[in-house]
Amino acid sequence: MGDGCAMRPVKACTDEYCKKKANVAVVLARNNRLPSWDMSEVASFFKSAFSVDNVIFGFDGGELKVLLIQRGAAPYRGKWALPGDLVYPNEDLDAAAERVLEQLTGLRGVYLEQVKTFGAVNRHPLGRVITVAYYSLVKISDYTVTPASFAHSARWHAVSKVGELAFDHNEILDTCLRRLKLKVRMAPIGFELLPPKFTLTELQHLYESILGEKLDKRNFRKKILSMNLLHDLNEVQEGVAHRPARLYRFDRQTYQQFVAEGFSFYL
Amino acid sequence: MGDGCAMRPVKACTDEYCKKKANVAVVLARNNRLPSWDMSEVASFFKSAFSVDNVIFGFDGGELKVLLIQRGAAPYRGKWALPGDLVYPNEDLDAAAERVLEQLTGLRGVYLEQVKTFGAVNRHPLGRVITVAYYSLVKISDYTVTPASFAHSARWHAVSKVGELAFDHNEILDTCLRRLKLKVRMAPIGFELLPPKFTLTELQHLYESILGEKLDKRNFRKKILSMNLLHDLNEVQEGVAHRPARLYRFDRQTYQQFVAEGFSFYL
DNA sequence: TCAAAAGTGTTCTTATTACACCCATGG
DNA sequence: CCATGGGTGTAATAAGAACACTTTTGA
Repeated sequence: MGDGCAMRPVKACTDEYCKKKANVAVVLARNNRLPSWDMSEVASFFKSAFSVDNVIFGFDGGELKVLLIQRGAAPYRGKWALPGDLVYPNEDLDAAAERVLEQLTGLRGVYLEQVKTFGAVNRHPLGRVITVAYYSLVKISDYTVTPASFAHSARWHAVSKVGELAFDHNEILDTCLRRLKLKVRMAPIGFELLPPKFTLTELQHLYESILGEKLDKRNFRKKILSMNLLHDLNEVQEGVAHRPARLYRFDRQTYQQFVAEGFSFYL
Repeated sequence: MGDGCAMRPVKACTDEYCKKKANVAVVLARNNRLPSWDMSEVASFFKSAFSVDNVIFGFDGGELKVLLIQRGAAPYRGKWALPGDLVYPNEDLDAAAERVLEQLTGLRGVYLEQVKTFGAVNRHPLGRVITVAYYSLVKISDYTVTPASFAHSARWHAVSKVGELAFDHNEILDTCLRRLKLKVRMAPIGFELLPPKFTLTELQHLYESILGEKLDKRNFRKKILSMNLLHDLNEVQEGVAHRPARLYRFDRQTYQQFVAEGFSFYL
């Protein structure tokens, strides 16, 4: 899992051998001749696969979390890894990322963004696998069980406490987190991580944990409310041992309308 | 060229057939069993390839340009396309993008950034090819001839006047241009498109043509000079039929130093 | 009555915008 | 002497940063 492990180990491939092979393919490409090659010959050029890996972010207990799986097979048996899979031959790339997410969480239609493709030759010990990294944002409250899935086990980890992962997954996680930090200020995607009803303090803590910095309470509230994107529900928290906070929801419709009028979110 | 054309057409692949194949691979991945499969069986799962496509931007005559090649082979024979190639089996992804650039322009060590991977099943008429899109920024003055390369012909096109391209290359170009628009305000990469010595007006026109909007001359100069990233060469233009402008160069060292001190470029 | 988090405005500083005229040069 | 683009400053406005106390609730 996590990464395509399906190919047998690629034989050490000298530069000359591979370049020659590749050049044959290039010539083919140029001329579009399609000679009937012996499949085992061609196969070495195509002995490669692509996978998707999905950094699934959640927010709970004031902390940003990431959903990791524990590998049940070599390589990296027992290590924590990002959920991922090979892309099916008849499957669009984005669909593969959605499938990985759904198999693991049962969730569909969540926020999903492609980030970067990792294609170092030796990133996978068993062969050439390039992987396309996505991140998605889920409401942890919506996530119930791990349905019968490919994962040996799956668990939320605080992003700040993730240890050493399989493959180049630490690098992938870092890259996705950096992207999220950028994106969360440029688009109102933070709400994807919160339940439909939330307090301003929850929202602020969400931003603080993603951006990794403290924000001024009054300035934060002033700014976010001045955008008129939050609908005050005239409800308050219940069962808290202090003054209960007002509940808001993100007004998606108004946002779409503002965008159409040229507004752009910036925090 | 541009996209990998090396594979023979993939037989129409029913959902059931492919899913089954894919699931076999997934099981393999899980268990890491490596049965000795008949290569022609495995091949259908691996009948896919990855390529890189490179949006090479240049700036000349006050306009943003993109270097396109004309396809000499089907599919899309005669159409303009982005330069690209299949990735060699022993080649890192970034290296493939650098190679494509160097084969076409002879240039090395230029600014290159990965943008997005395009992986729709039917984006390539001859088979499953996912392509990783990069853009690079070159100084057109450094670009001399098209060295013996895969391209039938290559030419700079004004970005605003690019017509219909092969494959999904219009979408790739648009995506890279959008990314460039973002990035050029967040990092001092605009200079990559200018010769080492340039005038402030040239720099302003560069930004205007990338961002697609007019900027105020005085405000632009005030802002850019206040960053202290430009070194005034105490030289002026020669051979112009008007008051000659002062020449500047971008001070890369100072920039690195400022970054280390926490400065971040923003325009 | 205490603890804990909610809620609320003002001042200061900094960045952004808008705007018009004289200058140096080559033809 | 004219056409062309080069070069310059100030005032008004808007955005961002800093900052401390009162309120409401449950225990």
